[in-house]
Amino acid sequence: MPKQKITKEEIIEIARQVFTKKGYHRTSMSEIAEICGILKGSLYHHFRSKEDLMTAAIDSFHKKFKEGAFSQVADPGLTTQDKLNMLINYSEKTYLEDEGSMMASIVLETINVVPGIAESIRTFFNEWIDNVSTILEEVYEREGARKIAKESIAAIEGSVMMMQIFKDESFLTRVHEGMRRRVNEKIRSLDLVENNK
Amino acid sequence: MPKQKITKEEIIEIARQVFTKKGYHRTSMSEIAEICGILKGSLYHHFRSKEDLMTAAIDSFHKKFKEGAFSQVADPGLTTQDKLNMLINYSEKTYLEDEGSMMASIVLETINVVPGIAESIRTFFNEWIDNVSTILEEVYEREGARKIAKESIAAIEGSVMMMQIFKDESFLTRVHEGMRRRVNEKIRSLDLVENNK
Amino acid sequence: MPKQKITKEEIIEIARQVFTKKGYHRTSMSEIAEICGILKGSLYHHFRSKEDLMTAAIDSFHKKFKEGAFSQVADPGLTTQDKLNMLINYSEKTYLEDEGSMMASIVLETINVVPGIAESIRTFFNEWIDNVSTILEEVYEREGARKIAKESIAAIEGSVMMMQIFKDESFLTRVHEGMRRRVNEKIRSLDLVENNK
Amino acid sequence: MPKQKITKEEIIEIARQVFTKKGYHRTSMSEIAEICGILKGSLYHHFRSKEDLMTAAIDSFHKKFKEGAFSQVADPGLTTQDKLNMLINYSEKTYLEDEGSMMASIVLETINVVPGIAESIRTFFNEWIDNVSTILEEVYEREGARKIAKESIAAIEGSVMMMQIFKDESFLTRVHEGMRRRVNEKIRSLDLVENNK
DNA sequence: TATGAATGAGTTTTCATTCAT
DNA sequence: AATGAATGAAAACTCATTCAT
Repeated sequence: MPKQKITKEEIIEIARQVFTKKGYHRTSMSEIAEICGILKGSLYHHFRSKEDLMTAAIDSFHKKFKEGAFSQVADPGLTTQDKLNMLINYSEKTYLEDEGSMMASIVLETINVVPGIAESIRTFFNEWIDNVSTILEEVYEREGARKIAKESIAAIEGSVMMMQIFKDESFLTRVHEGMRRRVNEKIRSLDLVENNK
Repeated sequence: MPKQKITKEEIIEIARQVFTKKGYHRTSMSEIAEICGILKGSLYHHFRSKEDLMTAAIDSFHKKFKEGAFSQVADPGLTTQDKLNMLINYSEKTYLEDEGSMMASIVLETINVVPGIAESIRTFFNEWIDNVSTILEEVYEREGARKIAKESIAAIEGSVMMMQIFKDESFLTRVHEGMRRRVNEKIRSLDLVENNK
Repeated sequence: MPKQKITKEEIIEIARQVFTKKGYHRTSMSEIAEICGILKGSLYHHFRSKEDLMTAAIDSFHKKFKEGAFSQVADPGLTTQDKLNMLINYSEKTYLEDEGSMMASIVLETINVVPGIAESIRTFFNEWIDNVSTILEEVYEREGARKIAKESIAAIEGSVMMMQIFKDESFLTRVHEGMRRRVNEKIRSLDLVENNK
Repeated sequence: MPKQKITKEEIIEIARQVFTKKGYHRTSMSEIAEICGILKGSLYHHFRSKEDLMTAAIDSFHKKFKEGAFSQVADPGLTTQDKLNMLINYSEKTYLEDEGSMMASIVLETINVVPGIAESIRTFFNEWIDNVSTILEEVYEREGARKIAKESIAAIEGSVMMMQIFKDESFLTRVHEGMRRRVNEKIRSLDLVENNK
């Protein structure tokens, strides 16, 4: 009696959430299946393996991030500050909703152990760095922009971790504030130079 | 063969390294035992459970950090910059040698899943924050010092994570540079104010 | 090989027999699995834990006793003696076939050690006492009936134990005879009183 | 530094109590050692094996019973009732203090599994039966006396079990009362016959 | 005698995965 | 597609026992 009880996308979304909360190894396939309302065996109709499911979860996260944020970085109608705010707001919303970072959880558990996944994660972070960098290049020179982008994203991931330890969201919000302030100041100083001419 | 093959301290040190590299759940007791050159059952002579062993590893890490770095923060013979450098050098050395942060790995794997450990981790980070804060209070007011301390430590942990993803140590060294520069600039600005009086 | 090799009921029946013969702690899950012709891991598909399996065995024993004996105690077509005989025959058959009492084994091994089980066992014995009591109330007053019921069931369990020690079934059969005789005499004495009126 | 911390007799007494409470398999050598205040390894100086320790516990129980009760059955200065009372009081005290019967616990756990022990237990019960029988022969004929003795001891063991299930000592005390009453009535009836001559 | 480290076989339990229906 | 029984390898943990000091 084959009747679709749940779509592949819904399973991925559930898996993403559980992986984020409990980590890769502490999450069992039967647990995901149970939350999905199907049986363990049925999961294997959609995904060949747990690794496959996790890769799908990473890709889906990446895709959502792309559509929700990265895609708008090229928008010529937005100011530098608008674009940065948009990116920051998107990631803040995501990390607060998920109460953690799936990428961070999975990286540390799998990086030395499940090599196939490392690449997906690297791809995601590279693209994030590229996007922040692109925005920053509007006010910084190329090298500096990239450095700040890397630094900022590392700071975000670190603060998400601290947020989990201390159950205190201000770690994350403060990093984001710092990023905004830094760029605002830079822009003001550039404007000053401009006006002084 | 009853005679002591390995000390409790040596076991803890090995466990700490393996936990850091492979994460908590991917590390099995038999694996640790094997590296120690003893049998799985013998591990349980020294530690009642895996959680117990990990707690010992965390505490040992904490203790080493305390002895190697925190203890010198109160030294009146050192300048603010010396103390900060000392702390930074110690953590940089530790994280580069271990090729990662045990605390970060364990936090993300266990925080929502093995509650007993959360407290040990919180204690460590609180103490670290306190020590950086104490140093910074020499040049910042209290509230600001604490904020910067929290921000810095979050940034360090985040950069250690990125370091593992990209196999690129510059994430970590650059955060440390940033911390040094920031404080140096602050001190210079304070000196300027002093001299202008 | 996915298809059903053995039903849950069959597993319970096997477990019941093995638990009765070897006791709870001397019986391992792999042993039960082996007799069932499945793997240890497959047992856990049907039962969450050893305790769960044992509870199922107790409940199944209880249910059989209920269906085979307790259910007929309310039958108005039977004389007091018939009902008592029916109950006695049923328990005698059960205990001789099993060569022991699962309840007794499990009680003594688990009562101070696996608290979850105590309740199931208490429930069974309470119901047994109630049933014997109900029959006896036809010839004794309420209080006395209950006392004799408790005494009799204790005597049965003790005799099953002695039966195992001495490999001598007469311990059990003699207790049953004693119960029958006692009631018969009582009835005769009541009839005498009746006739003398 | 060999200094006697605890005597062999004290260890046996402790083992006897723990075996009674928790059963044979649920009692570990380290647990007994811990209560004794010595280390597990040291237990093996006194006893070659767990089975050896348990056999010692059984023998010690048997010996105490012998000295405390059986030895007085031959006392010509006591009446039948006195002797029976003495035996009953002794066993009642023992079973209530121990909150259970070691023999019963161990029988059911080991009878089909550790054959060496079965013999010790049979010997104890045989001797107990013999002693009760000897007393009863003063008022019953030989065969009848033995039957009642067996019946009574089975009833005692069963009631000790029920006492553990229901945490209700009256199971045991009532069996003992029943034994006393039965013999008193028999004696009274014999006296009647005597007087009627 | 007592210690305590080590053993090794055993226990319960978990879990990703397979597959016939 | 979904089921659910079965697998088998591996996990954490237990414990009676040994033995050099």
